[in-house]
Amino acid sequence: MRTRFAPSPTGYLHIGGARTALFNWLYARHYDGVFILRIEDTDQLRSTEESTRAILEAMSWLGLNWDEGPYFQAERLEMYQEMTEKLIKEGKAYYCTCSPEELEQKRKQALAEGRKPKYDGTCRDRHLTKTKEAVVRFRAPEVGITTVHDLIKGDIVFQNEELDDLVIQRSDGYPTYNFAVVVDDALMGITHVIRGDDHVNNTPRQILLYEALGFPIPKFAHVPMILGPDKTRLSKRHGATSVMAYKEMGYLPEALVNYLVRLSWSHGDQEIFSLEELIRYFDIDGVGKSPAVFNPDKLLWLNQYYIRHYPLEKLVASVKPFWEKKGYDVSDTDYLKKIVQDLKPRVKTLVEMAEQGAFYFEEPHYDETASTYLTASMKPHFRKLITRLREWPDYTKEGIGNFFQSFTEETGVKLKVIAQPIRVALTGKTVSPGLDEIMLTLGRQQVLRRLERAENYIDNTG
RNA sequence: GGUCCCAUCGUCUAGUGGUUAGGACGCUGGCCUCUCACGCCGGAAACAGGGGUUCAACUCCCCUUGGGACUACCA
Repeated sequence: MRTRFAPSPTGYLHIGGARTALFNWLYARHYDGVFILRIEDTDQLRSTEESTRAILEAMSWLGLNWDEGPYFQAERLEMYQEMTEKLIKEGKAYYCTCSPEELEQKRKQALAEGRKPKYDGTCRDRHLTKTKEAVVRFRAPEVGITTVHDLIKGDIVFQNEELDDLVIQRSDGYPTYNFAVVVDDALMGITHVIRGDDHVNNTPRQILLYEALGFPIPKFAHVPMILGPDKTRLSKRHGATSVMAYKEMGYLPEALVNYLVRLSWSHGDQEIFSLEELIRYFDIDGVGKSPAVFNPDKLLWLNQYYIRHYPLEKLVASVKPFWEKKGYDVSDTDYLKKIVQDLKPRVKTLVEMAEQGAFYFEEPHYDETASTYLTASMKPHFRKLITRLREWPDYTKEGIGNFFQSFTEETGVKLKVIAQPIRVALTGKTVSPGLDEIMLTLGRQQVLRRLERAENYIDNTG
């Protein structure tokens, strides 16, 4: 069992491609097969090395490791040419010298007259020989039917007369997509072609090519598209579609994988899947036929879930770069761990974590909202708090709990009254992790220092 | 225009002839509570329409409607 993911390096790995890759990867892992990565760079104009790098990076980030490749089609030109010549020799392909302009003209005219715009066969029987401008066309059958046995959609029947003589080799000597895929998939022994269903209409042509070349036909599985909220194919105008953009926005790869796998695939009512479970459960029969709308909210929910359940060390390593970027000192890993521990149940992304954790790294700035909590009436409470806290013997989570209990009992001040002002004094914000958590993480010295700062602030503004 | 695909809550989906049509996100009421989250309990929310087939259709067939993809010397 061999599957492949074959992106063209004309941009970043996008959400749709990632899911296709994921399905291929999971299928191969499930059946203990081989997953191959092939870069389809036959379009010299649009392909870039930069894109190839970006795609490989995104694959790695998602954890989709490949067993073979990456193969590059641009390095396999002789193979395609060899196959092309074989077809010509056998009369199954021919040279065509129709110019792109002519063809475009005919296409427009056909469309205007309400006819189907297909190649009219001008060069089909001219027995031309190779010239500089010539392309090679496949001599497609004009009658009969071609059936695609799709693992997801069932049998799809095409009338061969609908298909025309497609170009298999361009004038620059490069193969076209439909030809290169067939040659590669056949030569690489791909047994299952799992791809987006935007390829269904290409499939009969490819099957014809397999037959002409004498290759066995693989199994096809056409996965429904991922759509934007407006139900059109997901694209940049719907927001972030690049996999790496999600990394930058603070998403965990496991969350994205879990989200993507559930688009058009399901396993009963289960929503959360570990990688092991995915490999165990994934199969084509769980894949649905209808397209799926990309829902950022659900991805966010999953991300939050994964943040909450991530191993602490891994989570620290994941947020660290975000704090580093903000210029904070991230050298104390133990401190980082404590911060992450405080923050992890209350954020949806790593970016949020980085932002909400800012006060752990720099002393708070008291803004206008803060000032409504740091009022003169709080001053005596702060004073007592500072004095008592300085001498409180047990500075642990439990000890801090006891501290507040005894403090409120002895002073008669309700915790509810002083909690927010303390929070604001320590963090500059009205929203933060629990008081005991931040106090413990910040440490007694820092807490006392910030309480004093708040006191001064009250003095200076009151 | 032609070819092909698709159709259960707003969204992701379960369902495979007989169910009070289930779960999840989001929304929402409540509980918990030092804020925010988390967690827990509850709620609103769907079988596109019309014909068949059948004792019985969300489930099978056909049509309509709606949506999508493809229609290149792009992939």
